[in-house]
Amino acid sequence: MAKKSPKNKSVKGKILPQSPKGMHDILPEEQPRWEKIRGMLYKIADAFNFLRIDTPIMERAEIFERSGEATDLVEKQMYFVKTKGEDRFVLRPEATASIMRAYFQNGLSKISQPLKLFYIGPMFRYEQPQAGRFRQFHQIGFEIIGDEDDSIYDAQIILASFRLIEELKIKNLIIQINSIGCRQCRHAYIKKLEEYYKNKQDEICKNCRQRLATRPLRLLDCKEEKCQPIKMEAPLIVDKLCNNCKRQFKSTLEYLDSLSLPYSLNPYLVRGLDYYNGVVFEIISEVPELNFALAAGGRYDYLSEMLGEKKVCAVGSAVGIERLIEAMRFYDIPGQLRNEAKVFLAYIGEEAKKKSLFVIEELRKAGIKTIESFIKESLKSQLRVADKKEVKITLIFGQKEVFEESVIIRNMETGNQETVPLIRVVEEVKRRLH
RNA sequence: GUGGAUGUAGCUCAAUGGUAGAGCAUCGCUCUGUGGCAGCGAGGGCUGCGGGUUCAAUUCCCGUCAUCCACCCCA
Repeated sequence: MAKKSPKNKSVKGKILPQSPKGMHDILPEEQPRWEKIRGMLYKIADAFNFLRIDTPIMERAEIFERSGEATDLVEKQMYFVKTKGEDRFVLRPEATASIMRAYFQNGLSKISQPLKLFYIGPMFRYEQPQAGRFRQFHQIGFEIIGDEDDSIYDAQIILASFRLIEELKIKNLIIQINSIGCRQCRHAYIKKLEEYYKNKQDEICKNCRQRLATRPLRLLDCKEEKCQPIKMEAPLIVDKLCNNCKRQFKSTLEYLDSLSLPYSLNPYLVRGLDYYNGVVFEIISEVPELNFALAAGGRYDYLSEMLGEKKVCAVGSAVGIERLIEAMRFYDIPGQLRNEAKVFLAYIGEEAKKKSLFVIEELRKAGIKTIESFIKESLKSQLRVADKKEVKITLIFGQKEVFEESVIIRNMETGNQETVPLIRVVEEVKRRLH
């Protein structure tokens, strides 16, 4: 995301510590887009009646280990945190498992269902940074838990995620959607897939041979050219779904149709985590420059059992905030506009400086944002700052004005100046701002 | 974990085996209580870090760290 490459600063031969690889400072100039995304999230979450939940950024490792045994995410990408005790803590690589944990721990399973939750916060994955990928990154998520496996909730999750991105004005959005079936039909399908690939081992790429051994569903992800013809002929999971899964998938698509959401069936779409089943989706902005999913999610009816609790059906999605920002930059979408100050206070001399915070306070109490530059001593340089900040009015407050208990109001456009009594400064400024 | 590119001022980027430059930005002066424009000037760099070759390295070589890109994987 950062276009520049930070340098190691040397101070007398010593290297100033840098932020960890793949973890970045979010500087003031980048904040407006973050602010816009947060604002849009709160708006969407409120409209769809999702309630906010925050979980700790650390969890016991087993929470994630149980939810994704065979995935890279838990096998090699977790940050373990060293503590004094024996506990094995990790920085969370995702939030869904944490939320399911919180759901049971806090008795949320006992209140009226389904529970619609959202979160926003940092996630941590130890991997090689690259476009749209960082070691510390931020996700927004929507989760609906305890929904009795009703596909209207799949549709609602997709809808909320889609609207969040769409209303940020990110263009060319399309929902890639697929079903990866339930335990039964997926198991049967994987067997078929393995059989199909088994006698083609010599024709496929190195990665695919590995996938065949460990995570056969991932075979469908391969982009290697020589694997494509084989992939094309491979059995598709959509053709092997059981009746229930087929019905769920069809029903979800019907909801999307009725909402006129743009989607594209992608029979090769699978998920990174083990707990997913049924409908899975990704939302992408379909341009070559944005080569990553902005949001992804699906149903996870098995997660609660993997954590050792009773079965609770659920569906959710996660949105990558840095990826949204990358897309906003690509489409030149500005961030949240700042509340720019219209008034600048310039002081001349120590006496005026001493009283200037008081004057600014009077204006602040009246809702008038006033800026200053106390570091500059000359009136000239203070006016230069005022000019650069494009304020409408500069208050000039010098020795003479302190003595007279007055202040000069300068119109920065015309250069006209008037002296008014200090006690009337708020109303005089107000009048001129309208 | 694998491969490629890159690293020089706050930013964008030049240059050269022999004392490191521009534009923008910052600050100052012209103008001692009055901005924009203009002119003039200043500050700011152990050329990412460490080592090697060399009389001499920012330049060549090696290592390392970081960034970017691709793979793996993923939001």
